Formats: sequence, C-alpha cells, structure tokens
Amino acid sequence: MPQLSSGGGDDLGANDEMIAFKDEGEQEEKIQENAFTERDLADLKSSLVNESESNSSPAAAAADPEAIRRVQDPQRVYQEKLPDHMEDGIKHQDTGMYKGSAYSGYPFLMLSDPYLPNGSMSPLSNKVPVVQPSHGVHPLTPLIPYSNEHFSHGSHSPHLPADINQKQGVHRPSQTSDIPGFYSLPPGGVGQITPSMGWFTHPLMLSSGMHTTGIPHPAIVPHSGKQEMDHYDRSMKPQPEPKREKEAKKPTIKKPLNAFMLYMKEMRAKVIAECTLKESAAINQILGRRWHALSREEQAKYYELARKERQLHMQLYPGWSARDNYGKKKRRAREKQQDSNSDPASPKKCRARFGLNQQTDWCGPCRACNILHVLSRFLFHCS
DNA sequence: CATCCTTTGAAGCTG
DNA sequence: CAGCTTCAAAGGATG
Repeated sequence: MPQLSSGGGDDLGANDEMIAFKDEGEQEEKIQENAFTERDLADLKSSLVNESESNSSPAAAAADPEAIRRVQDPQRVYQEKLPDHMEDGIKHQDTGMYKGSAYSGYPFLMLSDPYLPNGSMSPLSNKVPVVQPSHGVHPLTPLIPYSNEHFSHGSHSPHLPADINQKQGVHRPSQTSDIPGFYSLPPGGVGQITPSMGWFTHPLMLSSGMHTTGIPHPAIVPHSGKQEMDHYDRSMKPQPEPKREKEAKKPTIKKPLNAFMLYMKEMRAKVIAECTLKESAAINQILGRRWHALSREEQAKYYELARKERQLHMQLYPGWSARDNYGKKKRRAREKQQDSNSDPASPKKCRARFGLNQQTDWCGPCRACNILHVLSRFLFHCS
C-alpha cells in the first residue's frame, strides 16, 4: 500500500508510472465509477462469502493468490479494472493538487477566502460539491471538518456574532486568528488551489443561519450522543442560555480524520448512490478497495489534506491529544463487563471474598484467574 | 440503546 | 523501538 510520510507528502507526484485517475468531466468519471462500482459490487458480493471464510485467515487467503496480488499491487487492480478506451483519456490527468471534484468543497480550500482582501471568488467558487450529503450529514459538509466556531476568531471575526463563539465551551486558542497565515500555502502545493469560496456564500449556509465562514465542526461532539450534524444547526441558533449542567459537559474533541477517512467521507455518498448497498461495513470494504486502486497522486491529495487537517486541529486545540479519547470506547465496554462480573482487583482479595483457599483455589470471577475461569468452574465450582 | 462490523491511518500504549 | 491497540466515519445489524 502506498504510504506517504505523514511528514508532508513530499514525494507527491513522484510516481510517474501511476495511472492517473479522474480529473476529467463528471460524465467520464461517472462511467468510470459505475464500471468500477459494478465490479466492486460483484466482487464484493461474491467475495463477501469467500472473504468471510478465507480472508480472516492468512492461510485461507493464500488460497487466493490473485486476491493477494490485487491487494499487494493496487495499481494492477486498477489497470485491470480500467477499460482500455479510458486509459488514454485519463493519462492526461493534471496532477495539480485539489483540482476536480474531490476537493472543491474542502474546508481548507475555503478557509482563506474570507480573508481575501476583497473576498473574491475563485473560478471554482460556484462548483457544487459532487458528494451528495448523506443522511445525517450536514449538507454543507461532505468534507468539512471544522465548524464555524473554529473559524470564528472571537473578536477578530469580522462577521460572526460573538454569542455563537461563547456557547460551546471548547477551548479555542486565541491564535486561531492566524489561521489565514496558516493557509498561506507553499507555491506548488495545496495553496495553488484557490479556495472555492462559493461555499461560503452558498444560499444553504445563509439560510441555515450560518455565517458565511460558518463550518460545522464534526470534531466536536457533545458527550452524550452520536455526532449529529443537526446538532450544529441547532447550536447555531441563538438560544436562551440553558442549564448550567450543559456547560459542565465539555464536548469531546475528536481525532482529526486521516487520509482514508477523508476519502471515505467524500466517496461514501457516491458509492451509496451507485449501488444499493447501505451497510457501512460493506461500503467501507468497497471504499477500501477503491482506496488501494487510487493512483499515488490521488492518494497523495488525501494525505496532504489529512496533514492539513492535523495541523489545523493542532492549531485549534493546542492542548489536545489523541490520548484524551484513548480508551474511552473500549474502556467503557470493558468496565461495564468488569462491573457485571464484579471483578475484584486481585486474586487474593477475590479468594478472600469468596472464602476460597488462597493457596489452591481458583477464583472464577477474578480477572487474574479469568483465563482459567471456565476450567475452574468445572474443577472447583468456584463462583 | 449500546455495540459490532468494516476499512486505513495516526497516535498512544506496552514490553 | 517494534508491535499491538484504540479511535476516527458511517449506518445497518444485532444483542
């Protein structure tokens, strides 16, 4: 799998042998994608059974060397899948970054516009993101990682009402005001892509009460529930300041999305639209294959986006670390299980608690003995 | 209602 | 430091 150093995708475009992938018109892309999807689907559907039987074990997977080769040589997959008549066209791909549909709506590309001297729009500005908003996804944010609050620079913001800023209770570093500088991108890099400012003046945004710089921030979710973009809409509306308790619950700052996640987020709706599948697990399998089939240049775009995402995230939340959320999910599940087992801390305590012989008896409920719990139940009837 | 599934990549943790 | 684990998104399926 092509790996670009997270250090910055410096080797972007270094691979000439890679087959370029869709920088053309929507139509050709559609055809390509459809063909791709059909094969993906057929592939997936036929392989889902096989994979469930074989993929899980390396030995079984070895039984399908072709599959392995496909995985190990994604470019080959792509070449195989790509009809000959298409190759000519796509080999002219402009490798310029962030062209085409994939990035027309990406927040990073939009960011600098509000700070443009005259707010001028780029030639891409009217481009509507090709990704249809999926259910539950904010219509404006197929790839928008940060909410307006992150771009509302407090008093620096020339547009945003201050009350919006103060509601979330999320630490917002004052230096976010230098974000525009952050987006002064190096020549030849991402910065070449003129931000598509059409996003900021999109009627949807205005009608939803969002500021022209308003970008919902999926990285922040309230502690209680699943992330819902509705939340952002609601949170935008000026509400009579509710209970104090809400303030106490600090929103969770989520990890920045990695390259593949960004790719998934963008392509999911497409895949769903092109096939009848709705199950995310299946969709993700397709997306995983497509990801491997992407040219290195295409992937590089996403690696670069992810890098920018991380940088922006760092700027917005200097103190944040992935450690903050580490173990939150699984730990909760584990703790639940342990609670239900009323797992004592140590075998000694456990044995004492259950009146067992400290030398000879297993303590079934004890974590230390847990591995042997099943056996012990038979041997010692320890409960 | 919570968790699983499924993917890749980044980051944290562990020995 | 290598290798393992967890979490990011998504939404249907499942317990």
